[in-house]
Amino acid sequence: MSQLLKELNEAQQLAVTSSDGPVMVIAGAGSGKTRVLTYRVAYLLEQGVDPFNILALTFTNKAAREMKERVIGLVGSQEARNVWMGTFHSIFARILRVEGHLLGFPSNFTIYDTDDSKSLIKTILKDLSLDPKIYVPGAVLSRISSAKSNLISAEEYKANSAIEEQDRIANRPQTGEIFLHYKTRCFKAAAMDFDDLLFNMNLLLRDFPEVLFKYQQKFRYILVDEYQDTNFAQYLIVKKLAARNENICVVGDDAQSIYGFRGANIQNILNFRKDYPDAKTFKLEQNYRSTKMIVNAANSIIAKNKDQIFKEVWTENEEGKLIRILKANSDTEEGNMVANAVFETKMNQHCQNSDFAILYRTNAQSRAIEESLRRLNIPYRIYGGLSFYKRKEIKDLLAYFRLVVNPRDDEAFNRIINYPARGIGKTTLEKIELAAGVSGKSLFEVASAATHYVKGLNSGTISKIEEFTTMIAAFHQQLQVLNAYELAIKIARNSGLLKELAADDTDEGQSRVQNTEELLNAVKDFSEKEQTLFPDEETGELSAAEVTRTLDKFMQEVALLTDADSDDKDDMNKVVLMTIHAAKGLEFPYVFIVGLEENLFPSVMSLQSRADIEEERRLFYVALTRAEKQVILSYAETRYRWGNMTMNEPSRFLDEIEESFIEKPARKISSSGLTGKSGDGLRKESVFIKKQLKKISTAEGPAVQGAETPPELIQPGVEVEHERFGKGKVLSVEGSGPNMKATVFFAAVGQKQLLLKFAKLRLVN
DNA sequence: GTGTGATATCTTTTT
DNA sequence: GATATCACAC
Repeated sequence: MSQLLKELNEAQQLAVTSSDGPVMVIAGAGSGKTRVLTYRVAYLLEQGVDPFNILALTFTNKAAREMKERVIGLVGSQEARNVWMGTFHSIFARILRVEGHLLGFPSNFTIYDTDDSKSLIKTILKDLSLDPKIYVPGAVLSRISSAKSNLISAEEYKANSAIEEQDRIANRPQTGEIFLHYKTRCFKAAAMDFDDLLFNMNLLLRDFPEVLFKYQQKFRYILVDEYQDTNFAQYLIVKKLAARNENICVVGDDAQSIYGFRGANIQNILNFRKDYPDAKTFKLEQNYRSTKMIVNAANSIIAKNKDQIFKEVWTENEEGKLIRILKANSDTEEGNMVANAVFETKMNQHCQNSDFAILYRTNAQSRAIEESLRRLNIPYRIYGGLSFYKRKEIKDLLAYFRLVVNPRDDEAFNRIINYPARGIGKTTLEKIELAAGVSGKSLFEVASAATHYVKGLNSGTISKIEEFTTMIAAFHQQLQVLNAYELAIKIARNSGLLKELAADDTDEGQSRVQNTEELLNAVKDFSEKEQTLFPDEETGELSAAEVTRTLDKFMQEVALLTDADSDDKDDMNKVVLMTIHAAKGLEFPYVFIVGLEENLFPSVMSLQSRADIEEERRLFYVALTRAEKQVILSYAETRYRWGNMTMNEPSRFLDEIEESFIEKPARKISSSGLTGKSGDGLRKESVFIKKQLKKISTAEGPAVQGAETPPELIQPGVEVEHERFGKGKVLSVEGSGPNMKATVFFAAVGQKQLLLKFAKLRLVN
């Protein structure tokens, strides 16, 4: 270890070796934060601390995995595997599986994801006869979620007049009622959502002193990564667990706090020294990742924020290249410019595809970029977006697993009761729902004794329901008999799911089959993994108890996985596309940040308050500091958003970068000699171009060859041409604005109704 | 009860 | 342009 300590600078060494007492490490971007955390764990182990006494909490699975791997690299897997290292959610889920019975939860409780939660809220709205247009499920859920993040229970929420007032103003006075129902329903279904994992963990520590004591004893050393992103619920759990030994080390960077929308409270890190007056604070300010250019440009940005802990990030790295700004006139062109730049850089600098990352504010932006990369045959890989576990076919199969593991899981029941179609439709389901509400039983329970609970079913329907419930019950009985894979494959076959998927021989259908197979393979891997020794919770001792790798164990592991970054070998050398949020903690030689436009980045949603704008700015800071060698920024003056073309001004963040770090914009588009002079020229120039564009579209309009005709010019009687349907004559036009439609008679295909927004019609002479 | 097509709404960001 | 929901025909 003494050898290893040499690999650290002075501040890092101190942060690693101050093992006892509270420690806060303020780690600037690229200053070796993960390194400090991993070395600290290794150091503790070397000092003779038992791995079972160490708890290391991270935010993402990715971060947890990386930390684990690095610790293994330092001390070997023998020691490292027994350290409790994982995300807040996964660690607390693990504890709740053991202790949850105290709160009335079985150990096989289900974890609801956001979709489950939303669909549950929809059901509740139906029960309460509330309008889902007013009580938008997503909005209601986020209200409930932020209450729970702040440890406000459903009962407290309902009783709180200030909250009630807010909900009344928001025109959703019944939110408290929904919250109560939601809570009750989850409990009945033996389910917890993401926030419940934190909320219930707090209940456990608050109401059961012996449990608190036990885990205080156990976790003698606690480390928290990304402390600036903790919400109140997380903060309090950590505080309670650490209260006894106060061997707590938090690492974070207030400048990189980007999860405020999820309830993260930047004050948690700003107040650390108030919570622990004798805390030692270390600042890591030397950046080892990026060039001087990047570090300084990023500093010039973050300096605009008011709320922050003072620090000065610096680097000894080379000067580096100026930041480039690419200006495109459309999102398509932006994609092309970025793809071309990747291509050229690859040629000139002889680097790998994996040296490039393209970062954006919203997932929706990936499409244009993808198309351009494909055109140039540049392999890429997308993180997030529609991740593996969010795909329909995967969720379907998992829903079967879920119901088999926990028959009370109503959301799983709803999902699969009639998929594949087995003649149990809406009306039948409503009857079951109703009976379940009356009897207080779960849907599955009611369905299992349908004749007893549900009135007015015909015999055909009853036998269909019975067939389904006996099938699930049979699977359930084999849960502890078969290993995970044996049971999983049985479920996939006997349920008819595989047959259903195989019947679809389109490309998409085939890929669904492949995805399902991939999931089954993952179950297989899990089943065949060497028997891990499970530690005894009381003593931390490894017991060699026979643990079959059963399906419920698999579901516990898989429940909190969201990204399927299965680190495939053939996935390695690819350009990476992801949101900036997803990029946190990662680094790449070349980083593109695209879509730097007002209303996109910073997002429209953030323009209201200073605090939100500051969060967007921190997000930009995070994006910039992912880069090692060079940053390329881009924006498009027009972009398709929700089906419509929109005009955009360049982002204010472009103006905020000190000019001396920016390569002078290449002359483009405007031939009139009005290209940006300097300083705020960017903004002015774009206004000018906007005017020009407007002029062109109204004055010359339809004369532009090959271009789409503005909908206003489509009138009854005129001849038009459609991309696919060919020439035709407009019969009638109705509606206005984005809803304008036309009835057209095409020579080739006959009469069609077209939504002009999409139809791309052209006038023919 | 099922399947098809029109239609409304949608977009932050994640465990 | 995609996806959840709705209306309508079988």
